[in-house]
Amino acid sequence: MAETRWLDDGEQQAWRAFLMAVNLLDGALDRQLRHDSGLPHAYYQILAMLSEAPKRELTMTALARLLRSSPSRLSHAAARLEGEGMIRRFKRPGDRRTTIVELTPAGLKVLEAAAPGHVHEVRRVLFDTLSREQVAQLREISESMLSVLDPQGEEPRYPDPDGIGSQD
Amino acid sequence: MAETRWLDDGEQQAWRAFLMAVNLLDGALDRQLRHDSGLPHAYYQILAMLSEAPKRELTMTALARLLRSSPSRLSHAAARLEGEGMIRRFKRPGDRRTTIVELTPAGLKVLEAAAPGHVHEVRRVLFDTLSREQVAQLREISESMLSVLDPQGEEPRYPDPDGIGSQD
DNA sequence: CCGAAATACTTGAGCGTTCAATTGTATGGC
DNA sequence: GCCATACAATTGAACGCTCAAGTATTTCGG
Repeated sequence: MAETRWLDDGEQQAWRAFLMAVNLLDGALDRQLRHDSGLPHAYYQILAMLSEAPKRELTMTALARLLRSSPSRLSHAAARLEGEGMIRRFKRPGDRRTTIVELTPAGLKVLEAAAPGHVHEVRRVLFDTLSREQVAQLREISESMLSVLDPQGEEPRYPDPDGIGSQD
Repeated sequence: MAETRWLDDGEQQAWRAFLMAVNLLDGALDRQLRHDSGLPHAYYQILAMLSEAPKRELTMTALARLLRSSPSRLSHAAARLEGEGMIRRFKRPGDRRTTIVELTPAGLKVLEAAAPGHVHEVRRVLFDTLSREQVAQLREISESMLSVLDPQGEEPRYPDPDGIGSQD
C-alpha cells in the first residue's frame, strides 16, 4: 500500500465535528422516538416507508433496498413489528419465495401519532439550525457520499396515492 | 402543540439522502475497521483519543466527554479493551473515585496498524468525493448541529506532544 | 463534623444489529 | 425434465449500546 495520506487540519476538524454531530443526532432522534412512541428510529422508518408505498405494502427485498437495510435486519424488525400488530406479512401468490409486508391500520395509527414529535425533533436538531443554502449543501454532500456508498442507489418515486405524506 | 410544520420537498430530499448516507457511512467504517483490526469504530476512537492525550492517559469522565459517549458505554468498552491489553485502568491517587485510562504500547500498536486502512476508507467514502469547499460546508453544518446537540461542547486542544497524529 | 447531595464509575438486563448458516423456492443450461 | 445456481427470506449467536440501578467516594451546607 502507498504511503498514507493523513487528513489535513481542515479535513480533521470537519471529520471530527461531523462524527460527533452524527453520533449525537442519531442518539437524539432515537431517544425521542423511543420515549414518545416506543419505536426505535429504524422501525419508524419502516412504517414510514410502507405508508408511502402503493397499497401500503412492499416486498421484504424492496423495503430493505429502499431503507438500505440488510435483509436480516429487516427480518428481525418485521418479526417484532408483526408481533405488535403494526405490520402483516404474507407470501405473494405466484412466487412463494417472496414475502409481502403490509402496514396495518394499527401501524398507521402509531406512525401518525409519532410523526409530529419526530418531525419537530428533526427540525430542532437539524433544519432550524441551517440556512436554506446549507440544506441544499447538505443534500449535495449526502448524495456525493451515496454515489460511493450505494452506487446502484435507485430511489423509486411513487405518486404517493394516499400515504400520510411527508412525515419523515 | 401547534400544528406540525412538515418538511418541504427540499428538506425532505436532503433529510432522506443524509439519513441514508450516514447510515451507510457508519456501516462502511465499522465493517472496514472490524475486518482489518477487530475493533469497532467506537473502540478505535477511544484508542485514537487516548493516543493524543498528554502521557496518553485521561480520566474516564474526560474521555467520555471528549467522545460524547455515555459513562456506561465507555465503561463497557474499557472493560473489553483492558481485557485485551490495549488500555490499562488505575485509580488516581488523591481521589479514589476517579479512574485513569492509559493507552498501553500494545494498544498503540493496534491503533497504528489500523490507522492507515481507516483513513483510506474515510477518504474513499467522504473526502475523495467532496470538493474543498464542500468539506468546509460540512464542517459548518456539523458545528451548527453540535451547537444544539451539545451546547457545552468544549473541545480541549492539546499541543499533541507525541500522539501519532492525525490518524482519524 | 455530620448527613445529604454530588461525583465517578460500574453493573446487568434488554434490545437491535451483524454475520454466517439455513431453508425453501424459482430459473437457466443442456 | 433435471440439476446447479441464484434468489428470498429467516434464524441464532455474538456483541455493543442504552437505561436504570447500584457502589464507592468526596464535597458542602448548617
